[in-house]
Amino acid sequence: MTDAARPARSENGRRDLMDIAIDCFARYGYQATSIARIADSAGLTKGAIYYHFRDKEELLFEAVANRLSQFERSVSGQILPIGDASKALRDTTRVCLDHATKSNHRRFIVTLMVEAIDTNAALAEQFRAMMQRFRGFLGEVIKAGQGQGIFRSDTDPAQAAAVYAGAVMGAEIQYYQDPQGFDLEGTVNAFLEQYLASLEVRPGGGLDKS
Amino acid sequence: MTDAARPARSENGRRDLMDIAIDCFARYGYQATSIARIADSAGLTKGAIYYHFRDKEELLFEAVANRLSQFERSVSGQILPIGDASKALRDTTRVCLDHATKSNHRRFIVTLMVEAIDTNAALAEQFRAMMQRFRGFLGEVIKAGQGQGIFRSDTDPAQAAAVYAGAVMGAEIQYYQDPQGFDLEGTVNAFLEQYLASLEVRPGGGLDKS
Amino acid sequence: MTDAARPARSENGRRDLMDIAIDCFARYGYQATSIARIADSAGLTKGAIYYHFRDKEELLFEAVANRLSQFERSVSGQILPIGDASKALRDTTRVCLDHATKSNHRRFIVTLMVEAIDTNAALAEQFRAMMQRFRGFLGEVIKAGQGQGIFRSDTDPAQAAAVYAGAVMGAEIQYYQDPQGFDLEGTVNAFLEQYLASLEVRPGGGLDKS
Amino acid sequence: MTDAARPARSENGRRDLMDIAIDCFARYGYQATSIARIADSAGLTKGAIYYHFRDKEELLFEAVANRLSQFERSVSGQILPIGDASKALRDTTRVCLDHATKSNHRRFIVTLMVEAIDTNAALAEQFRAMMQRFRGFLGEVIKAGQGQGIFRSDTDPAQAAAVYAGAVMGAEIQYYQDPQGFDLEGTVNAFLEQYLASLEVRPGGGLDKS
DNA sequence: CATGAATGAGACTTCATTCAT
DNA sequence: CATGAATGAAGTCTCATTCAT
Repeated sequence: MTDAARPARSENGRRDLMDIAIDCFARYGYQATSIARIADSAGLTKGAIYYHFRDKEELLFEAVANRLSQFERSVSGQILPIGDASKALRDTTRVCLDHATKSNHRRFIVTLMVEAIDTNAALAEQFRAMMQRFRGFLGEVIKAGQGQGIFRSDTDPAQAAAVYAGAVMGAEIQYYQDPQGFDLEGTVNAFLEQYLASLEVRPGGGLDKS
Repeated sequence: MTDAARPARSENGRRDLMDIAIDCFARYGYQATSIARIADSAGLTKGAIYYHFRDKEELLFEAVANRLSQFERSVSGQILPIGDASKALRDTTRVCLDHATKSNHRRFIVTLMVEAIDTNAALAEQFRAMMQRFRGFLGEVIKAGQGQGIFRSDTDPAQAAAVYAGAVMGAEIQYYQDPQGFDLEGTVNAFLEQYLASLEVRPGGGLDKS
Repeated sequence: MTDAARPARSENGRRDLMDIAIDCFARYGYQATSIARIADSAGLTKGAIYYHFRDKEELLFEAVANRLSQFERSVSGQILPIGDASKALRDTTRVCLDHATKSNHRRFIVTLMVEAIDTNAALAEQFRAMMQRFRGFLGEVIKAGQGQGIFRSDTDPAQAAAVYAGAVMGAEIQYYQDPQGFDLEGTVNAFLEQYLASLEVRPGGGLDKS
Repeated sequence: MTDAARPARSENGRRDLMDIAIDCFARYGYQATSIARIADSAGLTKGAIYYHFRDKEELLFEAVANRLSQFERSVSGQILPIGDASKALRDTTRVCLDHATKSNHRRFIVTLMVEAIDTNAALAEQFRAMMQRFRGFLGEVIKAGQGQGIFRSDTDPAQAAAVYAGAVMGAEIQYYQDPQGFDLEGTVNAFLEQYLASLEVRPGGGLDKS
């Protein structure tokens, strides 16, 4: 116990700093967040930050990695035991909506992800991998639904995953662009219903493909 | 003659500058594009830019406005006469795919749009308006389809427009992020079929609502 | 005249800055001279320096190049029309001694030259070329003396040039290291007499080699 | 036993640190050698260095003192018993050439010595003393030669020592600056012959003075 | 003895912007 | 119209040094 706590304690400074940094980045944007600002928020001096991170870019990278793994833990923690595939997709959607509306971290991550495409190769790679994991997770859910017989088997799970990921992210961006005027929840839910309807075995006419 | 040519030249200088500026902004992002870089690219000095534009923000704003109106003209020119609503959506999709894959313009616009969210209010407003116009156009198409009796009338056109815009943009972003690994065309087409199926009056059972 | 003056005028800021910078470097050393100090000495702001020079290293490099060419002009200007080769060597020695004792620029240059060997490749190359030119010049003087029949012809001019250059520089360094305790003039003159004696056709015993 | 071993270990730590430090100083120069770099090279942390040395300057000073005394022991061990003064000078020259070409130690010492002139008074003093000892040694050799009647007695031994020390060091520096292009051995030997000729009682005509 | 964490001062550099010519 | 020169504020980063544990 004491033994196990030591290494955790030693990494705490770094952890805390990453959390504080992500907060600042999310509030003011990456460029507009100076090291001095982060240091102030942490109650430290600039030098302390450079003790823990090589430069501002490493701080960003690590902070994003940290936040991303929190996201993913939070998603998979709430959903993983897939009972009903439809429900899993609904739950996933709910979690995404929560994240998108209840803190600005997700907004920062999503906008940063787009900016990074042309701007920061290492970060872009990190986001690419994250999106692949997310689509992979969705694909598994859909495959599970097909196994359970509740989703049509003539759907390509990978493609369906890409459609879902894109629709949710695209809705989010419209929302971040116009939080007042854009109805995120309505849009995402409308998509979800249409999406599930297209996945599910048709109730009326009978059998899918075969 | 000489006198009449002057203002034209002047306007040309301004216009050239905007074109060059937008290229730089698109290539390097807004923050990473310094006035010096634009001046270099234009073969002028920084002072010359300040003759044409009050400050960097005005240059960016005007340059984006200029490029956006070019872009929208080019898009609407290819789609406008709506005969069949379904076909109009298919055409729109095709144009979006073309722009996304065959040149960098659209990618630049999307990237800049997202970056602007956090860094430049006036610019963000401009992009917000553009997205509204796009959704407005889609809404009109859907309404037309409802008027033609080929789309279900219990669909909210505005919400459906938002779903479509988001799904296409979200797919694009996944593609920009991973041009090699992501199947943009397959994803967008899969979405489109599912989307049209959910919009169209059901072929089998008959009436809308059920 | 007016025409010729223009480009000179435009380069004046740069020239002045280089002169001021060399002064500062010579007084405080390169590392201990901050850009702020140079800017202050010049009555400008730091930014102005970065308008003229990419970075501190370029400023050093250019300033050294500038100072070096002044040195060389001053040496060759005072000596070039080689009448008597012995006198040319005596004059060269006098000029070196003057430079070494009457300003700290030469001291800075010589010490910097040694430091640069392990530290700054571009600068080292510049110094290498300068020393080659200096030895080349000495070699020419010696050849001239051989042509005039006053120097023995069995001496390798290049090697003799290297001996001279080293002896003078080595004496200088001992002087810079201990300006109070080291008799630069006596040492260099003692060397010079012995050096000339070894170069000159022996007065007594008669013929050199042949 | 355990008690007695402690201080030894402590002294070893100090000594190891000095060796490592001198290597770093030699390789990168004084200014470019940070405490962090030394600590890394030693596999310790910065704090450990401050346990052994009050500050960076003390570390440098002690390290140089340590290395210098090693070096001087090694040199004087190879030369000391002066039989023939001429031979002693030839031996000294050979040892200098060996050290200059077969290891980096001497080069490092010369480089550091010059850097210290402008950057570190205490260190400069130490090097000043070393050069004085070296000239003192040479002076003794020359005086011995005068006593033996093989060197002219109208030569000032101190001045002759300064000439020798300078010529050898100056040749070395030209060699360090251009190891490929500069013929160190030829230059030093050419100097040595001319130097001995000027010191030795003239073989032909007989008496010193003339 | 040694470490890990932190400080604080100061360095270099960038950049939007201004203005006389 | 355009340039060259300059400003000034702000930002990133380095490094010798300290200290509790």
